[in-house]
Amino acid sequence: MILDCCIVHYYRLATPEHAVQPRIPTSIRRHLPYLLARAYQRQQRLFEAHTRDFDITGRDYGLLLMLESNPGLWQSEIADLMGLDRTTVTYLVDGLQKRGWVAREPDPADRRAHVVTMTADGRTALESIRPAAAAAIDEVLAPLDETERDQLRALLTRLLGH
Amino acid sequence: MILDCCIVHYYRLATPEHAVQPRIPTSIRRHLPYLLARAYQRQQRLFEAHTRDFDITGRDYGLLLMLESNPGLWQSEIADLMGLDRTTVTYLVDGLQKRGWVAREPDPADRRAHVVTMTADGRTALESIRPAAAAAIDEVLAPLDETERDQLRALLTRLLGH
DNA sequence: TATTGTTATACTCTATAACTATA
DNA sequence: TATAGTTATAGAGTATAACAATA
Repeated sequence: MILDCCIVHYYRLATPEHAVQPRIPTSIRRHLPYLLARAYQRQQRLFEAHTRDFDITGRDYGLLLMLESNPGLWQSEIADLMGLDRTTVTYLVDGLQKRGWVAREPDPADRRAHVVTMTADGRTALESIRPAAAAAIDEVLAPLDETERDQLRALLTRLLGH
Repeated sequence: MILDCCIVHYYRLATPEHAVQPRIPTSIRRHLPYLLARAYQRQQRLFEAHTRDFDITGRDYGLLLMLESNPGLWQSEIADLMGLDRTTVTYLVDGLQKRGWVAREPDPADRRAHVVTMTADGRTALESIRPAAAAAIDEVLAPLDETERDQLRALLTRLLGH
């Protein structure tokens, strides 16, 4: 968990004491992998900053959104949809279940599998967190107008082949 | 370290046994935070896949690039430039030093600080890794033509306020 | 007093391997 | 045999706190 001081650290306008301010050279500053990593880092940190009062991570939130529109997913399906290992999904679902936000039930159609659904408490939690998550996203995307957001969406969608 | 099986897992066209194929709903598939996270995830995994023969992570590689064009950075400057905690930079530089790729020397102008520079071995390693890293980036960006890459660069730069 | 860096430590995330149970 | 999920375990990464050296 990244605490306040780090957010401050990250967002302060750094001005080291000594004269020569180090700069990220253009070759790196215009490097797409660098830009992508930094954008993701910023998104993660702003999400954490805005949701500090709720016991949730960005990925937990994403999983709840998946379950909201797709109730009764198998854990193996969650793994596919999120690009994660089965054991990582077990870990993730364990955490949400401990908070009482999701439930596991054996799938009657295939008793090897467990279907995961949100509980009433989970839905309540999701609703209470949604505004903070939206505020985080607003802050991340603030520099872009609607047209630019659409362009970014289109480019990333193409990049992912989705 | 993500091993081959996971790359395969991630990139195989998943077709679960049971009839109803779960889908990421449009509301999430078009969600910019989701797209950004997935693009970053893809970038990370392709970098790992292409550089498996070299003992290096994407962040190590980024730091070597920083040092290449900006030799003699302080660790605190590295922390600022990469958005990391000081202790994390100590950990990172420790790793590169153990591999003999960077050296720390006290800064004569401010003996509190250590300047970090690449060694000859570090430069050799960087050159041997560069083609694999370039191949990874090529694969990540393959779906985009030059114009689209420029657009993505411009949008992410704006997003970051750089 | 403030800053640079280190160490000790702990927690989160992620994966491997071995297992159980189902199909 | 193959798949779904769990458990035990280990490693990487990241942070906090306390500290030493220097400014």
